[in-house]
Amino acid sequence: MIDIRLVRDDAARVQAALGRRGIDAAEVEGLAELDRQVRAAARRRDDLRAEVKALSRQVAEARRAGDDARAAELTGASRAVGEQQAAADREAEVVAEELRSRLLVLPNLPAPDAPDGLGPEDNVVVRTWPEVPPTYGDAQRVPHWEVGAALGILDMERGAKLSGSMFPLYRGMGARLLRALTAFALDHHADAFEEVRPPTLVRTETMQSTGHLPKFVDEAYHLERDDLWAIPTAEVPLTSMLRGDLLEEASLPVRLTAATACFRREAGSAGRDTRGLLRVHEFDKVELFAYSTEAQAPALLGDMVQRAESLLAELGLHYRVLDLCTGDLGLSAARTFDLEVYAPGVDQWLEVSSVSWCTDYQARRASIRYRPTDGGGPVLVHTLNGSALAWARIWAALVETGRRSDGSVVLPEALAPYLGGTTVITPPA
RNA sequence: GGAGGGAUGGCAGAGCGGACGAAUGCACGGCUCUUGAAAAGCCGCGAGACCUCGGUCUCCGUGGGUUCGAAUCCCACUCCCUCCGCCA
Repeated sequence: MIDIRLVRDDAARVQAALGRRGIDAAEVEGLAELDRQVRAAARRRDDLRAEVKALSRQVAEARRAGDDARAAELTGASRAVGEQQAAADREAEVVAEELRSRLLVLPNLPAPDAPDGLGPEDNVVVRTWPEVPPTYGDAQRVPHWEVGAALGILDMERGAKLSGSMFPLYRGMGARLLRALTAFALDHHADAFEEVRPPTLVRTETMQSTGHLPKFVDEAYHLERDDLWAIPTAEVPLTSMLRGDLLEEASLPVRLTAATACFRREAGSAGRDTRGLLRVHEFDKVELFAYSTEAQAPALLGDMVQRAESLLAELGLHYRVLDLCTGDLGLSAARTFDLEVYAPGVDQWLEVSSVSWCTDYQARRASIRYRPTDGGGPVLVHTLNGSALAWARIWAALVETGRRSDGSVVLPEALAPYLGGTTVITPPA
């Protein structure tokens, strides 16, 4: 969530910034008004509370002095004020809760240099690689679900038999390819990012820190019996790894990478992209994550985008980088770059990475701070996250891009060490 | 799953109804001594909110309760540790 003091001290600035995301100025004005009520109520409660404490101290003094009559009198007075205080307490709690819940669903302020826009159509393509688009032959114009079925490496039917549609089942070299991609990416980031394997089932508080709850309940799988949530991305456990911690500035940035399964109900997109691997309920992903100071954040954002890009380049995929406009930013993000690969078989650009800078929006919910080396008070960290990369769609793009006229698929040389030396998948005899 | 023990500041750890936001140690910051460093000594040092900048309030795992007054007593929950059982 954003800092309520920003609303209080400079509502105009918040209105301008959130206006770029399509938030009505009246919403911000409403928050400012609520904030005034919260502070007034807290003040009333605190004053009464101070009175109770003062009277209680006098009770103790009277007792020590052996003046029981005086003590009884003060006890009665304190009880009366205590009742008022309890009422003021409840009032203050009600308005504070109202403010908190409104603040919880209010999005982050966009970075000044994020492009303006209302929706996906306004995102800015900042570069495409290779600059001259490759040409594709007829052999590559076959959708990956057909290629996968013909080669026996993707079995959507049996996946559906086990779990329903949009739960892929990979076989043979198809499964091995996923394992290779994960190892390839983790090794790629090992120079600067600590490898982590977090749990994939998490508590409600953990989902709240990232902003995935309460706003996106319908998107997440929930295990009712144990009240645990299946993570939609490793960003969720990684953000909460240091929840509540007070770090030393010298330990920043903390950089983490994790390979996990990701689970998404895709409730809002029923019927769209339902074929093959374009949109699935479960997929594997390697995530990059960083906790940093405000000053370190821009360079880290650039580095994380660069890491995702270099993986795509090494995989020989045709990709483009999008600077997301204010209208398409996620709830927690101030700035986001999406990476899309071109999949010739389905003739579509597929989002395979999203690298975001969340400023202190998530850290405020999760209370993650550092003590500055110059001796000042604790400061909230900035969080950054990005996929590098999400494999289901990469798998699709690789299989379509690598397909040859005899039906076999050639995979990039970079993966050879992870595929037991082979880079060719041939049809079953 | 069963039986016990525990959760207090950045860390360790005392306190178990009244001047306790909390002893002490470590860590950290400043100073003295020293050619410099170490050692020693002195001083300072939790976090958050509000604010008339003097103060007020909140926070001792979480949520309830008892009380004039709760870190301290009661109840529930969560987590951690030890032992037993089960298990990849």
